[in-house]
Amino acid sequence: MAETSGQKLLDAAVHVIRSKGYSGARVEDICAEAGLTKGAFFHHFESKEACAIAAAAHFAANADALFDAAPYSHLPDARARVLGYVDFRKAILQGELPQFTCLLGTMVQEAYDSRPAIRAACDRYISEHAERLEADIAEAKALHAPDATWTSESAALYSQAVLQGAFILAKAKHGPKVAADCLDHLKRYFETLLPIGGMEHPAP
Amino acid sequence: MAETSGQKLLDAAVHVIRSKGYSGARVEDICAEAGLTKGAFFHHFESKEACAIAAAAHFAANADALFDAAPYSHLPDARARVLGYVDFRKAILQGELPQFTCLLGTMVQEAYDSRPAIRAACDRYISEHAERLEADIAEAKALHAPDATWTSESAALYSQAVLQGAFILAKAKHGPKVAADCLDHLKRYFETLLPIGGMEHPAP
DNA sequence: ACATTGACACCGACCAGTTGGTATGTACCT
DNA sequence: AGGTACATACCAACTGGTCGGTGTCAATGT
Repeated sequence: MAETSGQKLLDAAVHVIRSKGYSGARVEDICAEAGLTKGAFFHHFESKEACAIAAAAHFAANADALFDAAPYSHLPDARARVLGYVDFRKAILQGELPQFTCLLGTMVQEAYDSRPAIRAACDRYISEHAERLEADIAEAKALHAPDATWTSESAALYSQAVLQGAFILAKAKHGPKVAADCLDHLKRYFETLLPIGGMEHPAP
Repeated sequence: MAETSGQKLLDAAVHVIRSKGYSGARVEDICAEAGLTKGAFFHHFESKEACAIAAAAHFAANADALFDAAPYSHLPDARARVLGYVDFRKAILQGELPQFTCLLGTMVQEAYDSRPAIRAACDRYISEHAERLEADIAEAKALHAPDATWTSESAALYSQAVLQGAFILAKAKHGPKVAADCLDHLKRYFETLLPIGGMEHPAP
């Protein structure tokens, strides 16, 4: 079989939760999307919440693979990798909204208070993704803005905030155009944060 | 009576939906928060969805009043108002998460696909808020960066994206600190977008 | 002054549909 | 034979929403 039932359920959970949120996603919706029944669902997951947490891990693993395979991530220059990341995120704003929005941001928004385990999982995978970016930012900062007051950690998290917010606006206006515009602003910001000339404020 | 039952229900709806999202918020949760019963709820609203839409309007009206009353909005200089807006948004990151996060962003995230009326309401009030900011940005741009390629509209929407994303990160990490850091980045960006000297690239 | 009326705001028991979860059966593989 | 991987049928709990009833208050009649 090309895809196991467990994977089908995880893919279905990712898709349905991205469309309707965690509470709005019924386990039968997920089963229908996967072409399976509730028996299969509860054979693979002990509860709906456990499925959501597994889906978060599945989503994060897919994202890791996607960004690892992206051309920008093999560029030799750290600054080019940072800007390439933003370009790549803009490039993948394709298709329907549930196909490019973030499962983690969607879930944590409604589950942060009532489902601690889901909040923790979302926090973990968002932070891990930010850390990958942070490594590039730190390297670029050392080269282009070593004395700047901002930290590479906060800059990496900021980029994730822009992305999450861009998804919300894209949902509100139902289309990816606003999100693309937001990423243009983010790219411009990174360009000024990492000026090509070198240090932004040479010591007096 | 200091507050009518209708207002109590709206305030309660705003609070509960901010905590648990739209689907996660049970109408009995809202009633309990308001100290009323389901009879009162369905006396004032014809459905849960209608209540959510009214709550969005209520939330937007409260926000309008808050920002109108804020000191920054009376500054004579447009650039100072734009930066003052960001500072003010940072300053109100106080208390528990449901007290400063955005009802509109929370609802549209899970309702954009299945509840068109809620999506439309959230889009409207987010856009109206952005338009208020856009006016100040446009004025500041005319003074400090008249030839820049970015539009005041996209810059205003970008600021909303940063805010929405900052709320998501704050929820994931359950605390407002990340959000404050994001607003620092946003302020720095606006400072470079609107350079004090005047035009950023004088024509050759 | 006082009883009558009726609109309004609200209560809380109730209903029908839905939900997450379970119990049981069965086809298949080793 | 026995365990794995599902399907089917089912249940108890809960959900949004309804409905008859009650307390309050102001207008009206006398």
